[in-house]
Amino acid sequence: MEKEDETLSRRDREKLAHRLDIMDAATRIFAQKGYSNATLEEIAQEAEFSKGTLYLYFSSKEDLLYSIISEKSDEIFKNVPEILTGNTPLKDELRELFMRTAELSFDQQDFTRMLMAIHAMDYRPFSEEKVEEFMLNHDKFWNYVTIRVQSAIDNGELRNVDPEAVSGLIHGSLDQMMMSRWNCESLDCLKIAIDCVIDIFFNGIAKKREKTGEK
Amino acid sequence: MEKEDETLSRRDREKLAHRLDIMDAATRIFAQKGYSNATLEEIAQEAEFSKGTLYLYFSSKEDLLYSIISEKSDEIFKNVPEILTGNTPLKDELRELFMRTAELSFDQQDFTRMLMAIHAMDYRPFSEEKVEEFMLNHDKFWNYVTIRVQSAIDNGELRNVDPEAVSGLIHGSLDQMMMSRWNCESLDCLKIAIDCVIDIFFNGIAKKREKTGEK
Amino acid sequence: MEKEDETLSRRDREKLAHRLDIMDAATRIFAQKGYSNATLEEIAQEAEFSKGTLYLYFSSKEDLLYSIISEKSDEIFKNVPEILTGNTPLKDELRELFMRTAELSFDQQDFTRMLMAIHAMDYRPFSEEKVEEFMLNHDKFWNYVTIRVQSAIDNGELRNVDPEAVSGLIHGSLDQMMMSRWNCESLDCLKIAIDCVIDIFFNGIAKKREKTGEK
Amino acid sequence: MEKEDETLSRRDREKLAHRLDIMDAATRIFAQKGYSNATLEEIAQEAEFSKGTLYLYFSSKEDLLYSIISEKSDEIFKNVPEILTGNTPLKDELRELFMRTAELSFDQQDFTRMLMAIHAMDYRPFSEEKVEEFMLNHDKFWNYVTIRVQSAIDNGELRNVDPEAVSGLIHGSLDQMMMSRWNCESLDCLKIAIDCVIDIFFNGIAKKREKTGEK
DNA sequence: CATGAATGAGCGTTCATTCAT
DNA sequence: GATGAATGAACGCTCATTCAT
Repeated sequence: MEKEDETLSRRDREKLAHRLDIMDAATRIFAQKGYSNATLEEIAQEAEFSKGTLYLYFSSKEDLLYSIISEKSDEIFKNVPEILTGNTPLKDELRELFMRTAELSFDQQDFTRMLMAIHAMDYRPFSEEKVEEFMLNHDKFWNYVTIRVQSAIDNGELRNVDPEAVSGLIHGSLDQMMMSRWNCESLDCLKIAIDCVIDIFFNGIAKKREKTGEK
Repeated sequence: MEKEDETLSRRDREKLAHRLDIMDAATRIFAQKGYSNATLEEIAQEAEFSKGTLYLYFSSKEDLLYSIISEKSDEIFKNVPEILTGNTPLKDELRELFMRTAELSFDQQDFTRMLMAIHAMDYRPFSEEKVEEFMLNHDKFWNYVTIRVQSAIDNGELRNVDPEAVSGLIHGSLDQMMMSRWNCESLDCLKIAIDCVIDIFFNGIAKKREKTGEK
Repeated sequence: MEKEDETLSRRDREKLAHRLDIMDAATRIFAQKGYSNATLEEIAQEAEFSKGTLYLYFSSKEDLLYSIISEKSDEIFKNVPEILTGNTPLKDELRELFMRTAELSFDQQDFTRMLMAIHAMDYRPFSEEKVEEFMLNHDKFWNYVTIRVQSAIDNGELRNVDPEAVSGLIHGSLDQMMMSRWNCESLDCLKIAIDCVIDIFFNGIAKKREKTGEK
Repeated sequence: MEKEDETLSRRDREKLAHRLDIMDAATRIFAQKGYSNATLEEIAQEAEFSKGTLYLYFSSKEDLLYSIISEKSDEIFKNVPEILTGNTPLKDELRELFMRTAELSFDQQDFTRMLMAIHAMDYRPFSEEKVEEFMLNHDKFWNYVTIRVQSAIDNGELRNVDPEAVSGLIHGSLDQMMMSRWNCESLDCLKIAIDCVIDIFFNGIAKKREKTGEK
C-alpha cells in the first residue's frame, strides 16, 4: 500500500502527505459549514498550516474543492463496475453495492456529507464545464446501474419493470443512506437495514395472497 | 383570495402583498444561486424594491430565508396528514401523496430546489435552535408516514416489513422526484413514473416463481 | 460654470461632488506613492470616506485611475487645438501653450506628477486596449504640434527643419517643466524661464557670427 | 574580462557572476512590469535561481533595485565628465554626449526604461536618504552640464543665454531620446536625429532675416 | 413607507521574507 | 552555497446592515 512512496524523495512524499492533510481538513470544514461559509483561514488552522501555504498546493479555494471531489469521487464510483459484473444474481450484487457504499460513507462521512450538499446545489461553485464534467461522471454511474437492471430483466431474474425507475429507486435509497437518514449509528445496524431494503425492493411490501383457501 | 384580507386595511393588505413579493423574489434567487451566494441587492432588484426596504419586512437575510421555509413548508407538509388518513388502502393514499407532491414541486420548482439544497446542508445558515425546529418538523412528518405504514401492516395490507425502512424508501423516492432526478419534463410523464414506482414498492422487482412445476 | 447643477437634484449634485472628492484624494495619494503602492484604505481616508464607499463610485482601483486620467487629461489636451490655431505667429502660440501648460501644472501639480509617472511606466496598470487608447490620444496631440510646425515652415516663419524633431524638443521641454525640473517655485519664475526657452528654440544658442569681417 | 578577476578565487568569481546574472534578470523584469509589479519569484526564474538564493546576494527587493541603479548608473553618468572636457567646442562635445548616450540606451534598453520609470516616480520605493543620494547624483550631473555651458558662453562659443535653461533643454531631449520617444528603430536613425537636434539647439528654428536690406 | 449612500468587518489571494534541509 | 516550503501581513473587493432624508 505504501509502495508508491519508494520511488519518491522524502521531500516529495511529504508534499504529497501535506496535500492530503489539507484536503482532509478542507473536507471536514466544508462538511461542517458548507463551501461558501468555510474560510481558508479555518481550513488552514484545521490542517495546521498557514493560510498562504494552501496556495502552494491548490491554486484557489475552488480548485481545492474540485481536487477533493474529483480525486475522492473516483474511489466511490469505481465500485460500481467492480461490483455489478453480472456474474452473480443482481440481488447479491446490489446487496454488495449497498454494503460497500455503506462502509465507504461510514469511513468518510465528512466527504460524503460534503459531496451530497454540493450535489444538491448542482455543483454551484463551479464553472459550466466542470459542472458538465461532474454530471457526466454521475450519469455514467447511473446508466451503468440501469443497464445491469435491464440485463437482469432479460435473463429472467427480474419481472418486466422500468429499469430507469428501479435505478432511480436505488439511487434514492443510497442517497438517503449516505446522508445518514437511516439513523443507524453502527455499521452493523446499517447492514441489517440494507438486508431489509433489498428484501423490500425484490419482494415488495404488499402482503401476498396465500395460494390455498384464501378468504 | 383569503378571507383574512377583509379585516385588514388597504395599507396592511399591501404590506402583506409586498412581503410575499419579496419572499417570492428571494426564493427565485436562492434557488438559482444558493443562499450564501445570493445578495440582498439582487433579491431587492428581483422584487423591484430597494435594498433598504427589505429590512422593513425582514430583520435579516437569515430571517428572510427562515420566513420562507417555515411559511411555505407548511403548505407541503400539511398534505401528509390530509392524505394519509388510513381510510383508504395505503397504496391509494401513497399514490395520492406522490401525485400531490409532484404537482406542488412542479408549481413551486424554485422553492423545492431551494429547500432541498438547504436541507442537504442541514439548514446550515441557521442557529442550533432553528435547525432543531426544522428537523423536528421534518421528523414529525416522517414519523407520520411510519405510523401509517405500521397500521397497514397491522390491518394486513402489508406483509411484516420494517416500517422505518419503508418510510425511508418513500422519503428517498420523493426526494429524487422533487430534485427532478426522474428526468420528467411534464406532469403527465411524472404520473406514469409514479404508478411504476408504486407498483415496484408494493410488488417488488423479483420475478415471481410460477405456481406450477417451478424449479 | 455651475449651471449644470441647476438641473440636478441635491442628491445627484452631492454624488457628483463626492465622486470628484474621491478622484482628488486619489490623485494626491497616487502622486505621493505611485499607483501600486497606494492603498484604497489610504485614499478612502484622504477622501474622508470608508473603503467600501469608493466602490459606489468606481468599479475598481484601476477604474478609479482610469477615470481620473481620461477625465482630467482632456482639460490639458484640449488646450492644444485651442491655442495652436495658426492665426498668429508660431512663436506667440508656443509661448501661450507653455504659459497655459505651466498654469495648469501649477494648479494641478498632483495630477501632473501622477500622469507623468504613469506615462513613464507606459500606463502599465491598464489593459492593452486602454493603453492603446491613451497612446492614441497622446499621439494625436503631438501630431497636431508637428503639423503646426510644418505649416510654420511652409509660410516662411521657420527655416527648413525636421518638424518631428521640433515637436519632440517641445515635448521634452514641456515634460521637464511639468515634472518641476525647472526648479521654479513660482509661476512668475516659470514665465521668465519660458521666455528664455522660447528664445533659445527660435534663435539657437550659438553666438551669431558678427556681420562685419566675419570669416 | 576584467583584470580584477585574477585576484579572486573561482568561488568568488562565480559569486560575482551570479550577482550580475541576478541584477540583469531583475533589470529585465523591472523594465517589463515595473518595480512594484515584479515578483521575486519571476526574477529568480529569469535568473535561473531559486527565490531563496536571491537573499544570498541582496538583502531585500529594495536592495536589489538599489544595487542595480547605483552600480549601473555610474556607467552612464561617468560619460559626462569624460566627454564634456572643455577641450573641444561644446557643439562637438554635446553631439558626442548624445551619441554615447544613444549607444548606451540602445545597448541597455531595459535598464534605461527601468531607470526612467523609477526616476519619474522620484525613486519612490526608497527611503528619504537614498532618494536624496540619487537626486544629488543626478543634480551633480546636470550641474556639470550647466557649468560647461557657462564656460562656453564665457569663451564666446555661445551667446549670452541662461545656462540652466540650456542644460534643462538638453536634459529634456536626452530623456525623450532614452524613452524611445524619437521613434528610431536603429542607431543610424538616431544619429541622424541627433544631428538635427544639435543643429536646432545651436541655430534655432527661426528663419534668419536675410542680410540685405533687413530692418 | 421607501430609498440608497455609507459603513466596516471579513474574505480570497499575493508575495517578500525566513529557515530547515 | 542553494533550495523551496512555510509564513503572515497586507491588499482589493464584497455585502449585510444602518440611517438620514
